[in-house]
Amino acid sequence: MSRKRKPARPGAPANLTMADLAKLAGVSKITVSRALSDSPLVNQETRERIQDLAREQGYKLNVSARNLRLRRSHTVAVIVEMKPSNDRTMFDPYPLMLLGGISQELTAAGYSVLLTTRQGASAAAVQAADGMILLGQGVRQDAVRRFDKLGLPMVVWGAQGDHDDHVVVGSDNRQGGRAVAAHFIGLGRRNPVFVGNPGHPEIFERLSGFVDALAEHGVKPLLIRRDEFTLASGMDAVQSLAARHVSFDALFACSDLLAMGAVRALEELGRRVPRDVSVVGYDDMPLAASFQPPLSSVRQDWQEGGSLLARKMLAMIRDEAAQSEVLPVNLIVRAT
Amino acid sequence: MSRKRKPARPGAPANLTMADLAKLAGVSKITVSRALSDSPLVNQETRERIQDLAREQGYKLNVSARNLRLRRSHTVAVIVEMKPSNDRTMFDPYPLMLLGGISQELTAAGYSVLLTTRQGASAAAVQAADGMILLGQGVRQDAVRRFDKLGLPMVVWGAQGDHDDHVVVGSDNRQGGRAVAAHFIGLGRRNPVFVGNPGHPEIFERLSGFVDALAEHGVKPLLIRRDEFTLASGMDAVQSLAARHVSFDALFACSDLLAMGAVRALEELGRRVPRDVSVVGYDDMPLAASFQPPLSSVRQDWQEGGSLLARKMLAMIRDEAAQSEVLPVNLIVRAT
DNA sequence: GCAGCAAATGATATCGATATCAAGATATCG
DNA sequence: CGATATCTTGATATCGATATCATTTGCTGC
Repeated sequence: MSRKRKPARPGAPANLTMADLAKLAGVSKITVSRALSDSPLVNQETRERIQDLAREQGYKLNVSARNLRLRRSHTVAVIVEMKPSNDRTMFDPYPLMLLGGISQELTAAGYSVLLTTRQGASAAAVQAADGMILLGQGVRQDAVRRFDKLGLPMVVWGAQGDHDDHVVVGSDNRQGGRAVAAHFIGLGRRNPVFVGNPGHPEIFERLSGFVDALAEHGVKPLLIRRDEFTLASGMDAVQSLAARHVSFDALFACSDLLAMGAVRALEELGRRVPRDVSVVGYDDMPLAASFQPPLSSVRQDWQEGGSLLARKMLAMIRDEAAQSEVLPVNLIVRAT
Repeated sequence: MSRKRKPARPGAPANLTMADLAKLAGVSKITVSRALSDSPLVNQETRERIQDLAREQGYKLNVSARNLRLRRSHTVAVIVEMKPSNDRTMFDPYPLMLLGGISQELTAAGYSVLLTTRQGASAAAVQAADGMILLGQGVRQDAVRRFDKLGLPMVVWGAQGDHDDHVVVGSDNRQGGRAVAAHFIGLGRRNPVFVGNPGHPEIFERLSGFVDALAEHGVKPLLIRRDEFTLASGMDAVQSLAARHVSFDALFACSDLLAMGAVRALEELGRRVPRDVSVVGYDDMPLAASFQPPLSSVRQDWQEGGSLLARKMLAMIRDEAAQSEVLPVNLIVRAT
């Protein structure tokens, strides 16, 4: 067949193949292949000559061909859970923060990040990935199992307990809860409240650490269940406490927005923060530091979390053993 | 060669190929290929038989092989700019909001999203993509040109002006500015201030629409340049205005955090919002609505923006003409 | 001078899918 | 009944890279 390779688009140059380079250089294509991958099997001089030629001809490797031959894709699928409530943005912001670390680490190792939602995860490209990283609060056992059937290396972000048979990376939510408890106890608080949704595994851990550490001092917190992570929901929580005439002197909210709402509502009720009530949030979002009053909060290291997820993934791909791991968190004490 | 195909991992099942299915079904592999792609060329009965067989055997298509044969990857690279300041999170939150729409739209069309940073964009996998979507505030002409050399279809998110020879999708920042101007004029404000960094193309557009619309009423705003998008920076802007004894009765900040900081600083200075000064922010972040007082803001539709980027991309991949397009924004008037 | 070895290169098969062209089977028509 | 059209299936080549095994050349040592 003598027909010219047709470019993908009219403007684009027809792609050179290794065979073309080989002809130009007067060698065989396998030599080109070796030269371009810096193999010591080819003479250094030849190697450089071919590399220069490739550069000046604008040669681009055909990744599909290489992947086919090598039976791997050098790609990791990152599967993000959609929030149940679809009306707002598709993504939760926090799982996405992990993407930074993931992307950096994988890119450095020569891997690419294929981003999908749970819905899209059945797509062919995901099955072609060398591994999967699952992100997002709602990662439940059943979903995980479904993905596990794909038979790919898999790492999950989240709370430990639920997924015993998988590699899980997550912040030490339990430690976060304990740290806040210690902080409250240190301040002499005896009637703390926890605001959040313990149905969520990670938040359950926070609560659980909080409760355990308090129990060591004979203190038992009150749980106010709130499912939303909004400022309004935080205000509402405090208002409902007030309406029930509950007395409390400390409040631990499982998100900064909840905490901020709580602070606002407390102010409206004429209660001073932190004089009357100590408040601690979670996540230490950028706004927390410049909130008035500056909000105390538990900080998770998303960047490091993402890196760690990626490193576990790479280890599994290389058939090395990988253990679940928990990342320390920091209680940042500010004005509240 | 009679050696068994070795599975990627010990636990994983060896992958079936079309040839294996063909043998099982007693047909040729091309028939399997046709059956699985619902080709009308094969007898309906045969087709269903093969599809059932594939399902029950857990057959998975080898995407690399298909991509190689078809000379396309069904993948779109999304290239996110890193913030110059690397110390915090890698990503700006806002470009990421576009990912929702992009991902939904592309997934629905059978494409995957390959996420990279500018640094990682030279990786082989990006070159294998069928197209590129560039996101991020700092998308400058030189960077764009560099990517353009890859010869792939490309769509850029951002301000129009700068990139005449590319398909650009973005919010109508100019309209946003005009809308705020009209709002201020309607309230009888005559001494407005703009806070932001007009060195950024999108913000320049906001300022420019703002200035133009005000000029029609003989009003000329004061520009306070602030590069950061933080609450502290917004407070600082107002404080510096106060220190210079500038009188103003309206403030348009190019981000919600700046606007919130401004409101706080105004309160501290004893000036009432909105009685003494009207304030409008930009982006309408979730917090804006529950801010005290609820913040007026200009809302961009990120979801739709992402969808549109993706649709343009798909059109270009199909060799259809694609035009730059500008999305309307909405001024949400609340208490400020 | 020749066995033996290392260095450099190449011929061929292969990864798993699909396009092309050919061909057998069946149906339709005059 | 033979010719033509239609339906269904298959043999083969191909996409572009790399692994394997073979081959050539030059060199060392005895």
